[in-house]
Amino acid sequence: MSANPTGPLHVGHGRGAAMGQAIASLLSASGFDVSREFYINDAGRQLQLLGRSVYARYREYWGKEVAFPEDGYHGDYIRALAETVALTHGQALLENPPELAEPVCAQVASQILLDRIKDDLATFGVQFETWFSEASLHDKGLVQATLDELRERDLVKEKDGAWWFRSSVFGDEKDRVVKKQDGSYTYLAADMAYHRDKLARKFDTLINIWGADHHGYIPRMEATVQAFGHEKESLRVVLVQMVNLLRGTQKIEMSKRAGEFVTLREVVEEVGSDAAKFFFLMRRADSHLDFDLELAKRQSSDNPVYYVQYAHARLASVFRTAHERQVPLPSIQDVDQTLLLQEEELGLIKMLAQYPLIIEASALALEPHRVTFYLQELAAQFHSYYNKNRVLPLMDKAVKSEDGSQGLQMETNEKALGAEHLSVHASLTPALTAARLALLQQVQTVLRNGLTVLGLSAPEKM
RNA sequence: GCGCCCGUAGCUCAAUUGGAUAGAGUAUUGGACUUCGAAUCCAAGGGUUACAGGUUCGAUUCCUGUCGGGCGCACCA
Repeated sequence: MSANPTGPLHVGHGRGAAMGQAIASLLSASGFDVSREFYINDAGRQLQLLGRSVYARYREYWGKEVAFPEDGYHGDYIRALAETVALTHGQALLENPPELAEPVCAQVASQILLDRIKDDLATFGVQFETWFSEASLHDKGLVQATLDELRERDLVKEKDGAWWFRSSVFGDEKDRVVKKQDGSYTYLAADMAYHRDKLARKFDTLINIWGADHHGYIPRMEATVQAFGHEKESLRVVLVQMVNLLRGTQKIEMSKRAGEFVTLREVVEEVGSDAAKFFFLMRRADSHLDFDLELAKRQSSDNPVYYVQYAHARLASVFRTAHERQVPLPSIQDVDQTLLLQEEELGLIKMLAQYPLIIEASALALEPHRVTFYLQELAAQFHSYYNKNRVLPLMDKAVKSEDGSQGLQMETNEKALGAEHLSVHASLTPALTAARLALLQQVQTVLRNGLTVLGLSAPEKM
């Protein structure tokens, strides 16, 4: 994934991050060798704008006249950044012309913001092997080198004083400017250099996670990988649609221009990273997501996150109880599996058998939501089964009668119990308990693996 | 105007990539705790898969058109 280090990560970035990390771990669970990379957009116009915005607030801080840039960043965090610059540089920058002062501001500000982005992602539980700087491509002359290489092969041409990438050769609707008349590069040029670099690192497939509003950019990047002699299919783009934040039925309005948007950090602080991730992954990437903050933090039945985690915790509790009562926890090889004859038991077994297929299909399709659906279904089947069937034997009278009064109570209770309960009790042999415990351990393992692959915790207690 | 994505139960979404009677959650209504976790379970109602054609033994899925929604269409990123 990528982001401009010009502001905090917002919920849209969060969805992308959750999606990217889930896809990455699904692929590695399926046997692929995966590397996660964050592309830092620390070059170009947006950064310039950041510098200009911070410099304006900096002048304001020292009581100077300012005309705040029309298209600048308006968020409150810009003032905070300006204060930091004021503390480290004092009034020194006031003496410099904007052309010198603004890049300094941009440099300081983007470094702080990048650190915060890294921190936010770490808190969210998303890791990257590589942080790739766009500016480093420019510094090393790789952008120009990329264009030169393509120019030699007649895939870049000069026209009207600008350089054009002949993407239409590969099916794009028209050619694209990569080097402007003023000699500076477009974003596309840097992106081409970046993809060239990645391809040179021998990845078979490049998977980009993009906001859905960038879909028009896909043909350009497909043309790029083809220009470097790779199949169009070696690039796969996952488009992530917008997140609609709700509080109950109330929509939370966001305006990036005015600097009013809900940050990823705020959401994670409010609902927790498990709930946030699960909600981000619950829907297909290319459908709009309604994210209800109230629902996400509600610890009740209608919250799908807790539903799945509860199943895991409930199982943990069963095994704890078994341990307390000194009922052994057998492994699946040591029990008589033919005792598991009930429809629900066979259903659970079939469901467990599907797990590897779900993981693989979900990985290949780059669709983590399939796993969230699967986990909800497995949890549902477990809850249903467990509600109907006893696993551990009822407390023995001998054990109970250590406490005299309770022993008496038990006796009257048994009479009060219906015939059905008695028959269930009677048929619950130690061998059946063992078989069911073994099955349930498999269920717990799959729940845990599924939660883990999505980046969620599998709690022992809740 | 051109291009991409989408349209499935009141609402939010699934549907093993073309397979059997289209499934979940939520909401509504009614029921189940003195025992292994009720953050749970059971039951009921709810559908012309936007519409119209076409391909196929078979279509929510593929093709064409219409309507409706979202997003793109920079020498911005």
